[in-house]
Amino acid sequence: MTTEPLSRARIVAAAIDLIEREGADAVSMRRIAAELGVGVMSLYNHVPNKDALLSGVAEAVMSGIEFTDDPDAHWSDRVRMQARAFRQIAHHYPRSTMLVVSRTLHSSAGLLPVERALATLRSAGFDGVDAVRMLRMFIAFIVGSLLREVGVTPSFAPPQPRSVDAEQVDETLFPHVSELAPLLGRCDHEAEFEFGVEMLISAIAAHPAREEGAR
Amino acid sequence: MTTEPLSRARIVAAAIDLIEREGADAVSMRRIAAELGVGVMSLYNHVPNKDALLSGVAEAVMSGIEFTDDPDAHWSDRVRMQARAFRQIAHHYPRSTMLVVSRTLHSSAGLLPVERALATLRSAGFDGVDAVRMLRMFIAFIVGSLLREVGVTPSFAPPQPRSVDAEQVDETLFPHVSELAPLLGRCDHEAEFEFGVEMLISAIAAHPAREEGAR
DNA sequence: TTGACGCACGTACACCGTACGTGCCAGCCT
DNA sequence: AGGCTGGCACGTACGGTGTACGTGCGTCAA
Repeated sequence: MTTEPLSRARIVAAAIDLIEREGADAVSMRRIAAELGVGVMSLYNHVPNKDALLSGVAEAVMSGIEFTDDPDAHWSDRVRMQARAFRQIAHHYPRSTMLVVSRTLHSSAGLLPVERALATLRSAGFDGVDAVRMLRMFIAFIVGSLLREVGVTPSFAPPQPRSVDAEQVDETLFPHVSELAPLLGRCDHEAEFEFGVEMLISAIAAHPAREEGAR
Repeated sequence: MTTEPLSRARIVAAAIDLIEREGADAVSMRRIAAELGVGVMSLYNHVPNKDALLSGVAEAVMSGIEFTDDPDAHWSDRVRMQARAFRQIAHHYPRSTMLVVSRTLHSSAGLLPVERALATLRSAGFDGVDAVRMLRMFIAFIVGSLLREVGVTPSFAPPQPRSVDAEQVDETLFPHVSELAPLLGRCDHEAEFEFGVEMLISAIAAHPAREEGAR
């Protein structure tokens, strides 16, 4: 049995694995150590504390995003691609995604996406100030979307009785809600995401501060 | 000393107070009990477990939103007002807000905002399907914005060395990021929020599925 | 050869959520 | 009035948590 030496990377990988299999609540230093077949305190030779470990998890997930940016494509297509790249991590690591978005990322792992996004927005004809604004708006939308997607689907598992269960909402107090209950109950996350992205793109395209002549 | 009887409401209030003063990590059943001057196990006569208590916190914060909806106003003004009402909770309860957005709300406390929003979007000329879509897009943006606002400001406290500290980013690898570092470092949350809301409103206004004739 | 250093590990402590049992007291039934 | 019952505050106890600290073993440098 070749016991590969312990390392920060192996610990982080084990943590991600555990989170995806049993949820974030199952993560404990003891559990991770057991998973790796080592003593608990051995972990602390590679990771200062649990919080730093979770930061490592967030960083690893973030840097797993696969960007395929084509600088020659139309800026709107580049935006579409980048938005989808973000959403893909919610599929690869659904339960870790909650960690990523709810934790303030201090490292520079998230810098490459930002660079790509800014380049795209500049190529769409925005100056620096507006590019940053647009980026922030986009990030807010994406983070909010992913949060709903992974929050509403704790595992993917039990067909939970949707939060708004028709019949049981008072239709005189909440007429619209009760009328649209079937629609509110179901949610095609992919379609909703794409819809939002298209709305934002058309809003961006129509913004007056943009200089025409997009490449 | 008139010891007011323990109750779920008093427990939830104490929890919110504690969260705002010392952060969500400081919340423990023992701590809350001490805050109320009672024994730990007394809490369990009013709250089934800690998770339910936190749900109570989320619910209480949500229902603290002050809506002043004017059905006769232009729909865009109503949207603006409702969006701002959401953001106000991030100011009243910055640290609890993180809890609200990162927890899947199963109760019906969040139903009234939904009802108001749907009414507004219907009055803007959308059918049910599109109203729900628009609402979801808006919620995603708002949640993402609040998450950034309260996440970047863990207390309001120490002037943290912003995540992207000019100088130290490689400007050949990340030219745009390093050029715009001063802009990325600062963030006027209110202005960014208003900007995003205006963008979304104009995107909504331009959507073809909308029947003109908005009241 | 010897010294230092890195790293795996065990023990120990303070704290956590909560299952369970106990006792007090108010209100109702007879 | 007497007795019973049920609600509620509380203490104890158990299995879990993060991690500070000390110990011993291996491998390299001098």
